[in-house]
Amino acid sequence: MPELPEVEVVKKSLKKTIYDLIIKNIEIPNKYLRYKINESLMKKMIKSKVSSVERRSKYILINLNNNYTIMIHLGMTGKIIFKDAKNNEYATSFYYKVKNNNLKHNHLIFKFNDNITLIYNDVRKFGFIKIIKTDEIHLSSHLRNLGPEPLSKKFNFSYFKQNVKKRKILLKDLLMNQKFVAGLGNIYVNEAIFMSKLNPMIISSEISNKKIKLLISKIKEILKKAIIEGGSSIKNFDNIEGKKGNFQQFFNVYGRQNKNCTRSNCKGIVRRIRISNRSTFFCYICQK
DNA sequence: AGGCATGTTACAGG
DNA sequence: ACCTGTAACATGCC
Repeated sequence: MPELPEVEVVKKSLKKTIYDLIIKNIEIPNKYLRYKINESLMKKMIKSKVSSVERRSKYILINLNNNYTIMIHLGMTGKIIFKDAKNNEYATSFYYKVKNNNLKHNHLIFKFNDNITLIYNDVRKFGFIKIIKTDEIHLSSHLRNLGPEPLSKKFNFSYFKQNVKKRKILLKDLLMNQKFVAGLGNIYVNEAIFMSKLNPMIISSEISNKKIKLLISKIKEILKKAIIEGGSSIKNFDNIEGKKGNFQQFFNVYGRQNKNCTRSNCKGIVRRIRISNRSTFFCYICQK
């Protein structure tokens, strides 16, 4: 899926588009997503107003004025499509170039006042949409075990030190672990480790203090940069303004197996290995 | 044709 | 009860 930056961009788009609007109708062409949609509960959201939109990790939270929250997770291929009154369409994320019509992947349709339509579209159906009582959201199974947000002050040097003590976990696995830090995925983990000149296979407790500080600042830097770029880890990404994200140019190590290391003055070649069954890219020359 | 894919989680075993 | 590794989920691209 979309990782933290993409979800943040979607959240911002939602905020701009549906804040203060009233749900006029809900259609459910397919309720079999990761979790079966509770149709009657979903329909009870009709006539409610969007009071705020938040993000926690990779989860989007649309709070309604009826004390319920619509939780959306985009899985790997979920996207949100907006249609305005003039029927202009904007996709917020886009993994596959869908050649023919992609209507068959439209699973849930919200119609708001002002003729605004919001469609949840998901090729692989790994994502989900759930209705949860707003005051129970942070106790829900999805959110209650999550670590700190990587862009928060809680994610700092002493937190890192505290949590790697006596652990034999590999650096890559540590950053992928949502209990340690919430919202990073395979792409930005690869990028942040590359930027820090660390080897993804290093044992986390053996990283020097200096490198830990560098790593933390690089994680924050790449996420912020990606958010500003408009959420880049998506092929053909379009945000609400219709501006294209740029999948190919943005990354310095992800997906670059057998290509030259992008670090200036480094003659290394990017290798691809698997760590915990996930593709891991690194330059064996400059990432020690 | 077979391998691969940005995520999460249920399960088994330790 | 915790941690860890594996497989599964569904679909389409290369």
